[in-house]
Amino acid sequence: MEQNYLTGLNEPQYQAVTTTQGPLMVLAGAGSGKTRVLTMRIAHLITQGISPFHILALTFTNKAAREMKDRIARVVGESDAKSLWMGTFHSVFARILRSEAHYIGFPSNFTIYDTQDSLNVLKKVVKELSLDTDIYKPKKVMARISAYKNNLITVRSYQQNPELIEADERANMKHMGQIYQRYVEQCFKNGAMDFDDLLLRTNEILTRFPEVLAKYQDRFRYILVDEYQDTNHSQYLIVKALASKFENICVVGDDAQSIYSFRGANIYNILNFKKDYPDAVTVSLEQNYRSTQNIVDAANDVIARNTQQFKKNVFSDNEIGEKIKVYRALSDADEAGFVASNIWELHHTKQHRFKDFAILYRTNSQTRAFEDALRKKNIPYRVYGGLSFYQRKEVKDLLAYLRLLVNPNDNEALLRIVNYPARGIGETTLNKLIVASDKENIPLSSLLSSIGFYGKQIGLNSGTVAKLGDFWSLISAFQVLLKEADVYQVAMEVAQRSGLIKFLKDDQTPEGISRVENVQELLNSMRGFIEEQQQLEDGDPSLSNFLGSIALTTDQDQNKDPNADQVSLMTIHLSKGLEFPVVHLVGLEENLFPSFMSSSTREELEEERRLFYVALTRAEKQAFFSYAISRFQWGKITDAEPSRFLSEVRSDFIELLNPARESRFVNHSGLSSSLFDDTSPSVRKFEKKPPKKTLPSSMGSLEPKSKNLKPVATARIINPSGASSENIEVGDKVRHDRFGVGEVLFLDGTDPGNIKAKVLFQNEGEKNLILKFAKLTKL
DNA sequence: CAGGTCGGTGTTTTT
DNA sequence: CACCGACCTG
Repeated sequence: MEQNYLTGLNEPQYQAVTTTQGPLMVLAGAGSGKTRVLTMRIAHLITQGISPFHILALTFTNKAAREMKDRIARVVGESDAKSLWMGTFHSVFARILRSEAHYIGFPSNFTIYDTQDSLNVLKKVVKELSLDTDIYKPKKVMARISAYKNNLITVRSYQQNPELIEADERANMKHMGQIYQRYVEQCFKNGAMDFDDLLLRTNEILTRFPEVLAKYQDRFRYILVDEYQDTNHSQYLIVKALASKFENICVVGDDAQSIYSFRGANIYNILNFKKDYPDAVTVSLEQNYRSTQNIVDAANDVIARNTQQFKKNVFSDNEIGEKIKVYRALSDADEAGFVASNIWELHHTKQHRFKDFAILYRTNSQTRAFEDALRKKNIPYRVYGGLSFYQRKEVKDLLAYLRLLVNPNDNEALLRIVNYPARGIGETTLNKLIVASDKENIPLSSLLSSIGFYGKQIGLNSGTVAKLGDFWSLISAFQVLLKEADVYQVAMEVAQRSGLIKFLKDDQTPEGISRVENVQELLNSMRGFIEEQQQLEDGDPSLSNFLGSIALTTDQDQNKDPNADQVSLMTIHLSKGLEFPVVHLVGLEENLFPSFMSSSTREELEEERRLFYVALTRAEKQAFFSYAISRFQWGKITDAEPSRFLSEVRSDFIELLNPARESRFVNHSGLSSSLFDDTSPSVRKFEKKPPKKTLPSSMGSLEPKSKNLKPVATARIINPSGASSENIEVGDKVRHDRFGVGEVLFLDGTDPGNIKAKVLFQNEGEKNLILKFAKLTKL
């Protein structure tokens, strides 16, 4: 047990931990020991005699909750820590809804729809209402509905709100109300809640049933909310309602790190906390213990350009540290090659473990190039996020069977698997069933269970009736099995007897084999789940609980081999709250970061800038920036310009690894103290200038003469092994077309197509070259 | 009805 | 490029 948990806290940290009564806002700058404060605060509450039963802590990921719980357990002991309620908003309130959903007519076994499920429902609704699918694109419709829900606009309040209706009419979507209504009806009928419902329905119950509110108010006497800057209105109201009795509410956050407005996060929740709780104490944690001074100062430099924020003075007393190194790549592949080589080199020379490195990017689609490059060098890595395991088709298919067992009303699940694997139940048949189900108001599952009775009326022939009957007997058999066997056994049986496994095994392509493996892994994870639940006092190894937990389990939460020595690849969003000794922030290009989707308004740009701030402040010792001047994207090679954020970092903090021609001009132009151009017009100006003879940059020879970058790609394909530079070794004297004579200092890379050379030229200094492009001649 | 192919389309971030 | 849906063929 850690007895002296209060020692070693700085002044504001101490205050944040020990101010236990009344509202408290902790403004925690990046790397200021926020997690430690939260952990110790909870430990302190328990030590002060407050029952863990009365504490609710809402964290941003379930993993964060688990880790904090472990640390708390070390201070106050296992048993006390166990009964704490900690988790994400979604998982905590999903759990509460399981016991309270009956108030609003939902079964406690309600299904949680993920985005894909919701989109499928919406597609059907739009079709059913015979609306134009070009105007009512499912994703767009979904986004609007999500926005309504996150702002607690129910179907009814929508219909009573002329402003909203008008807004949708202006957007040429006057049927939004109808769609919304139908979507909510369908979800209700299916006994399903989408992600937003978990919050909206919680609010509904707390508002409509005072006795439920009172129960949870009395239970959660001490409430802590982490990452408060990223709460949405719905979450805000839940917290406010629960806290209104005791007002022991502690919110922790950093307005400079608010990066989730696209899912309704409202930065004003934190900016206006003082208005909600005039007596609130505010504590600011400003000392950054994580990063070097250079990193902190550079990050401050950038974030200072935002207008909407609290005044803060985040500083570091750590070493000044190395400058941020910037690599200008020719292409996405070149960028990835640089990052991989760099990691390899640092791994060898500086004794960094692979897990010390993170590669952070704006979009998931950027992963591929890095995966390729890391694989080539045999560097172990793990990609976080993206398509999660549970979203894979084959996994969702098996899960759909299981969902149907738990909740027979889940039509999404039913329709997904009724004819998968194929059993001769086609579209015509299903349409007849759906029409009948709607008309007679009989659930699909009931129609199927008595298909012998209904079949004829619906107009099905006897062959079809038999097929449907067989299908339902299969499902019924599984349901019977579910009563006596455990989750794993049931799933195993389902996988086999449904024909799913056999169907998948017939496909012997690599993809097919991997699908079988994924199903196998799902089955294994169920065994793990059962064991895990058996260890818990209040464990629940039911299928229902399994399905509920995986719907809200993110990639992050799956703690497979946390000690594995792997480079982490993830989006900046997912990196929030994490830290790494060495960070590569990649793809720093206009239209990628900041995203072209978020460059039109000041608010959007400020959020992108906060995202940049989050990314940079993940780094402890060293940060690398990189960008590519061309990128393979959407099936084409696209030109790119350096991100404006690069020019927002003062030149004092950065070092260009391979200065580009642009930077020379910028430096001479005196436009900015940055090493990068400040405004896009001048970038354009430089582009028009023919770079040729006056611009001896290391990459100069590779620059295509025109804006069309295809020659680069062609060169790679035609000459993958770099024919002319094959036998070059360290120490060799070489001649380069443009730079003249030099000596090879360093070679890097095992893959012949991607070897880099550092060459010291007599007149031009050190250059980094990719051998296959550089056409060096051995002298 | 099953399964394949073709072509159009959309591309940010996630619970 | 990757995904989806419409359409075509056996």
